[in-house]
Parts: sequence; C-alpha cells; structure tokens
Amino acid sequence: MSRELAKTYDPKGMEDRIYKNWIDKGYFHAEVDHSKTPFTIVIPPPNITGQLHMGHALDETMQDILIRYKRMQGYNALWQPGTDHASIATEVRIIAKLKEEGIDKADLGREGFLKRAWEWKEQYGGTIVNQLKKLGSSCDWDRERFTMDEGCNKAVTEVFCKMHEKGWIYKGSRIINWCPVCNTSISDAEVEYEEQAGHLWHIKYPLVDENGKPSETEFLTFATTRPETMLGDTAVAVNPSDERYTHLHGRQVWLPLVNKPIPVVEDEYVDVEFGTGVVKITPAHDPNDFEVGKRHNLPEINIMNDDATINKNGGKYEGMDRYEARKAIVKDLEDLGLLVKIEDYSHNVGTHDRCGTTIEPLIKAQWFVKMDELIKPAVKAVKDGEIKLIPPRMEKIYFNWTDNIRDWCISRQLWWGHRIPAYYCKDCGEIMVSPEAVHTCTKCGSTNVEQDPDTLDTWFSSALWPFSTLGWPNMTEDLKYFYPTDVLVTGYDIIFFWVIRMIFSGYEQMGEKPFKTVLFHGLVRDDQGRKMSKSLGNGIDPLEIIDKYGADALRLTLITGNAPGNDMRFYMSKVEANRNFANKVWNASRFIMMNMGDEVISKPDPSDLEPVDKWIISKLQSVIRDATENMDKFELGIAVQKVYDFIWDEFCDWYIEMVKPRLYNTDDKRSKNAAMWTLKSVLIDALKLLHPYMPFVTEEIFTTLQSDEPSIMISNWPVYDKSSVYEEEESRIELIKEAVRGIRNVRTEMNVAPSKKAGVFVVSSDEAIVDAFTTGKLFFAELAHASEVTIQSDMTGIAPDAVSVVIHGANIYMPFAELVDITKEKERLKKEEERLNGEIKRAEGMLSNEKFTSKAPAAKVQEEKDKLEKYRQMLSEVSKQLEKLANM
RNA sequence: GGGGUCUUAGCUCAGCUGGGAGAGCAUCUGCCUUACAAGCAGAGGGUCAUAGGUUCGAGCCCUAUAGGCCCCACCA
Repeated sequence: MSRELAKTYDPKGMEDRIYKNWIDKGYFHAEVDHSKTPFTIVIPPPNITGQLHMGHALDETMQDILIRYKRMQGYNALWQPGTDHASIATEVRIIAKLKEEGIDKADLGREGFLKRAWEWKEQYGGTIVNQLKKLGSSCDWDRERFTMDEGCNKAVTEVFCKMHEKGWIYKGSRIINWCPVCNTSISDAEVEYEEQAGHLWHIKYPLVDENGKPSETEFLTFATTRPETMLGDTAVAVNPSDERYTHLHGRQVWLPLVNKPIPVVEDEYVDVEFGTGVVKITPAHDPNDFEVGKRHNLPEINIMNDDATINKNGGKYEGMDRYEARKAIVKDLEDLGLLVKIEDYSHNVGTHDRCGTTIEPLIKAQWFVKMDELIKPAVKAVKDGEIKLIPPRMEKIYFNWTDNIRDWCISRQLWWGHRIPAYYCKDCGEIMVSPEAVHTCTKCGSTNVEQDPDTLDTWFSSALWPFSTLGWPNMTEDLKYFYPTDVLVTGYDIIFFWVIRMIFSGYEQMGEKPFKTVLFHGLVRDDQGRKMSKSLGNGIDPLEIIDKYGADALRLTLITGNAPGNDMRFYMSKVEANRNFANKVWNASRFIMMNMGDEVISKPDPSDLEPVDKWIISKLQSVIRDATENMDKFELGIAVQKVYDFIWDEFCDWYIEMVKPRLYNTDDKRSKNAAMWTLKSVLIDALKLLHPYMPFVTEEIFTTLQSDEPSIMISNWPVYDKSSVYEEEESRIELIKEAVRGIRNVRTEMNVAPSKKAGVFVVSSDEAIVDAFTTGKLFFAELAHASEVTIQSDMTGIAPDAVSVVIHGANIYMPFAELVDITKEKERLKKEEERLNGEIKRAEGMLSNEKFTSKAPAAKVQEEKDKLEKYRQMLSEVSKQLEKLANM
C-alpha cells in the first residue's frame, strides 16, 4: 500500500511534475461561490519585458504563502495574475531591437511600430509568466490579464473620460520633467535625484543705467549651476527684505549675449543667506523660476528643442547641445569680463529613472490629474485604519507623500500604451474627450479632427488593476464577490508609483478601498549588501537556484530571517541550509514510510498513547497555534521558523529517536501502532503547516504517505485542539530530555566513548517521575547510551563514586568505575553548585523585593517561587554528592 | 532642510503586546548509532552602539549623542 520515496531528496523533475498536476486538476482556479468567504490577492503585474529576479521571487513567494494558507483554511482563494505593458520600458526595448535591424521608429510609423510591439509582446511577454510558475505560484491562470487587453483598455478610457468630465483630468501648459533621450514627459515620481559633482559659476550682469545702456561700473553678481539657461532669463530676483539690494528695486539689469534689459524683481523665494542673495530667473527651464515667473508675470522663453539642443531663441548658440552651449556661453561671458569665478560644487541633479539622462524642465502642454481632492479619501483610509500598512512605519512614508502631493502628469509622448481619448478640432481648436472615436467637431462641425497622439503613463492603468482585472467597468459577479481584495504584497519602492494610486483610484471609481492590507517587503541584496543590478553584474538568477536547489529551498530562504519591510541579503549558504531542511523532512518521512510497511495503522485507543506520544501531540498543538497566529499577523518568517524548529528539533531529533525501540519491537503491536499512528498524524499536520512555504516537497511526501486525500494543497489547515494538550506528560518528558542531555554532557566531558555503554540508575521517590522513566525506559536507555536502566528509590547497589546528574526530583547515577576522575567530577559538581547558587540568589533577590511581590503579576511571582523551590532541592542534592566525594 | 530605519555571538540576521539573550553559517571536540554525513551528539563565543530616564523589572518604552543605510524636498 505504501509507495516509496527516492533515497535522497532531489527537487529536479519533481517540481514541474507536481505543478503540472495542480494545473490539470484546476486547484488554482476560483469561481464565485457564496457559500465560501473570498480571499483575494491581485498580483503586482510584472512587466512583459521582465526576467524573473530575486525581487519578484520574494514578492511571489509571500503571496503564494498567503494564498495557499487561506485556501487550506477554507477560504475561496483567488490569486489574480497578469502582466503590465510597461509602456516606456517596452518601447525602449523595441526601439533598441529595431535599431539592430537598422530601422528607425519614425520610419515604421505609428501603426507599423505598434504591430511590431504586439509581435514582441506575443513572443516575449509569456517568459515572465512561465518563470513565475517555476516558483510554484498558485495563480488562477485561467484569469490571466494584461494591462492592454480589451477589458483593461475599456477601464482606462472610462476612467479618463469620467475624470475629465469631473474636471479632475485637465490639459495644461506647465513646467514638466522632460527626458531628451526618451523624448517624453515623465512624472515627478519618475525623477531620481543623484548627487553629481558640478560647478557653481559666479556671473555678473551689468545694471542698466539711466540711459538704458549697460552700466560699466555697477554689476549684480549671482551664481548658477546651469549658465546656459541664461539665454532664457527674463529677470533676476532678490529678497524684498534684503537691505543690500533695496536700492535696486524697480531697476533693470542687462542680459549679456542676448543683449536686452530684464527687470530686477523681489520675491520671497530668494534665500538671503545663499550666495550673493541674487538669483537669475529662467521661467521656462526651472520649476522654481517658473513659479516666480508666474507671480511677476514674466515672459517664458523656451530656449531648447526636445532633444535638449538650443533652439532659435538661443541666437548664435542655436543647434548646440545643452552642454556644448554651456561651455561656449561660459567662454563668452569670460571674454566679456562677466565671469567672476568658478567653484566646485556638488549638487543633486534630476535624472530619468529609466535611462539615467539628466531631466530638462520644460514648459509643455500635458494632461494632468488634479490630486488635491482625489487624495483625500486615500489619506483618510490609512489614517482610520481602513487600510492597514505593514509594517506600520510605512504610513509615515505614505503621508509624507500625500501631504506634499502635486498634480500627476499622465501624458507621455510614446506610442506603446493607452492612447489618450481626446480629439482636437484643427479648425476651431475644440477639445473633445470621448470613449468613442470622434470624427466630427461637436462645436463647428468640421471633420478636420485628430486624436491626441500621446499615450498615458503606464501607472495609470496599473492604478485600476485591482478592479479592472475583475471586470470593471462592468459590475460583474466577480467584482462584487472578490472586491475589495484582501492583501496587496509589494516592495516599498513602488508605494508612490502604485500603492497610493490604486488606493485613490479604488475609492474614486469603486467607492471602496482596493485592499484591506498592504504587506511591504524590502529589497533582496547580494551577500555584500549591494543592490542586485545588471550593471554590477551581481544579480543572482532565481531560476538557477531553483534548478540547483529547488524552488522550496529558494522560497524558504527568501522568507526566513528577516522582518517585514526590511531589506535582506542573499546567501548561498542559506539556500543550502534550507535545501538540507527539505532533505531532513524528506528523510524523516522516508523513515516513517519504511516502518509503515504494509501494515494498516489504526487510530489507537487513547489509553494506548504513551507519554512521549502525548508529549509530541502537545508540542504539535503549540506549533499549530503559534504558526497560525503568526501567519495571521503576517509574520511569515517567524511562523515558518517555528514549524522548522518543531520538525527538526522536536520531531526528528527527539520524538523519532524516542519511538524507535517501539517500532523495532514487534511483540507489542498496540504500542507500535500507537507510535506509528502518532508519527504519521503528526507528520501530516507538520507537512500541512509547512506546505505554504515549501509546496513541492510537502506535496510529494503527502501524496506518497497517504491516499485518503489527493493533494495537500486542498487539505485542511490544522486547527489547535485543546483536548490534545497534555501538560502533565509534557513536563515529564521534558524532564527526561533534561536527564538525557545531562548524561550526554557528562559523557562528553569525561571522554566516555559512545560505544562504551554503562548502567544508569535513576533514583527518585517521586511517583510521577518514577512512572515516566519506567514507561520511557527503553528509549531512555538508548538515548543515554545505557547498557541497563535501573529505577529505584535509594542508593542500593550504586557505587559511591558514581557520576551523578541532578534533575528536579531525581538523581541519575552512572558508575563509570575506572573511567571516573574524582577530581574532575568534584570540579564539575562544584560548578553546578555555583550555578544553582546563582539561580537561587537571583530568585531570592526578586522575591525579597517587596515592590516586586506587590506589583508584579501573581503568576510571575508564583513562577519565581516555584523556581526557587526547584533550585533549592537540586542544590541540596548536588551538595550531598560533593560531601560523599569529599573524602575520596 | 524634513522624515524613516539600523547598531544584538566571528559573519548575516531573528527576538511578536517589557518578565531569566536565539537561529543559520563559521570555529572547536567526539561519532559512518541500519531515515538523513545535505547527518548525530557536545562545546566555546554577546557589559544587546553610548549616556540618561520611566518601571518592581528594559534588547524591547522615552530623551539625547555617535556612526551606517534609505526615502522625500531640491537653495540658484
């Protein structure tokens, strides 16, 4: 009846086979079922350009653990998968590929380009999905979605039109972040600031004299990090309270090279302390200057083309690249004697997070989402605990962003993405926003109408993901049943890009939060603590790890030993250790199955269970309770650590060893059956607790071990059972363990070879203890390397120089005869005496503190009293031993 | 400039609501004991960054200091 497991644990082959079976059986699939409570997770859609990296692996593992756990608990668990079109990342990739073929994007035209893009998506978009499967992800693949599939497209258009109608999406000419390489605008969130070594050029502009000419004696000195922008200067500013410059109010300075007067304006923005307290104002190329310009009605002169070369407004510098122009301008200013000095200066420069290009602030007409009202319910939700962030410190990061939120620039000058549903009448300039294509102007009737060429920020569609994937804008049964989702698992690095935007979108479109809890994880770093990156070449490929050690070992490695939201380091030694754990579970199971043979194991009569059986059953209850509690608190690492310790330490190292003599003794069938039943049922529950973490190895063992249920992943999560807790037996077995440890310890210290067996005497008059040692005599003898165990109430027949181990309520004696070194033994007992004295002193100290006894909880006080009594008893025994040896 | 976070054994990190310091790896010593050498048994190793405070009691709570990392802001 029992099948066999292979001799050594080898995940290869096994994992794919099991995964295929799960798929075939449809275990991952969820349907609306009102008799069950739903539990929903939507996947953070990986980019179609993506290759599985450790970050994904961690993210996926956490989700799979939660979803498997809830599924076993009887929830209707849905893990909604899908992928993201990743507009800019994909477009960049495709352009690069075209370039290899010698094709320029512009040559293909929009239609042609998109055709290529879809081909690319069909070819490579599935890669990441197949990689997710290698991890064991139990996503409902029947429901796989794509941010640019028909439904998601519909959702995007619907949201855009609705919000536009409401006035929350608007088109405006504002200063935006422009990437001159990607040739598109980007949002504030996509700008990454990096510290760069640069220069501070101190420049002076002549004041304009009463004749309207540049003065030869009066100058205004200031500093700038970007001299080239002076071509677009339309003022210089000073602080109105700055007394040094009061006399300049209302005057003008002469803008060199451009050769025209510009005004001196007064603005609070200028920091009196910094530099000379004078700032050149370039409204078209600096966000702060833009604001100053608006306040003073200054002209905005754009001096740059989209590729960051100087345009016709730059006069003789036209056509130069921005850095080329910088050099030329500095040189020219120097020639004019207007360059005061150049200082080294390190400052933060905004770069595009995709390509690293330095951002150019430009004024452009773009589409924006008005944030001030939209963000309110999102703030309230987190404040009120409607949505819980884990760890809670993420709330501060969240509020820091929401408190300083600015309107979101959503239009991109790209082709791959959701095209903006806005149409322009070329004749009268009317802007029409509509879900359906517009061919005729609603105002003037002209048919000279064109759609906005731009597409939307890729995060615009991701923001709708929790409900667009469930059918929105249609109020489907799925949507009603599975929404709001339960947990969102993601990295803290996309809290602004994605998490916040999903929250306000959920409230705005659904009138309801998108999820109840957000579980954040950190970054997976290399073993030196560095971020894994392509440029460093220090990335570790999860697929290679899976290939070599198995997905189970990888999953466990990513989950253990780190707290929620913290970064972690990836060590190969950890993977190996976890693979070894899988091997341990494997072999323990193999051992149990070997002993099962063809015998039928029946549920034993309760009276057949021996104290050790009850002890391990009790321990199992503790781990069931603890693991469940920790998982409910999203303490996944702690939960599995407890299961790991239970399996390895308690179950394998103690229980299996304790039970062996009963398995080998074929005479006592009842006893053997009780042991086998306990082994099997405890193992099954332990496997279940482990399954969310190590799905493959647990499934392989489970299906081999029993035939009542077809799969562990649809079996029931163990439930803590108070009636299976046996406190008496637990403490007695713990006492025996203590005796065994004491004996092993002494033997090692005395250099007694393991092969050298000795008789062991247990002396106690405590009935319960005598009983415990009597029933456990066989295994006790085995574990203590005893040739024979004698249990008695006095010293009859025990050599006075026998080595002794004192436990609470019993003395253990080992007559090692010639092996014993009396001096050494005395030293050992002296040390033990010292230790006990220390313990007693500690307990006495606490108990004599009146404040402790009156203020500490009664249970705590009692606990100390019990300890004191115990240590006193043990001390008296140790002292008696020492006295006995005193004269030898 | 604002905020977060970390500092615990040689290394990497756990330590959940305050009640006698833990794991993995590494080191040392024995063991091929018929599930497992990817293993078993044992050992060494920590004034929990520093200084105060709250408390009967602090690795954990509060304040300050030092150092590391990160995020946001972006003063030219």
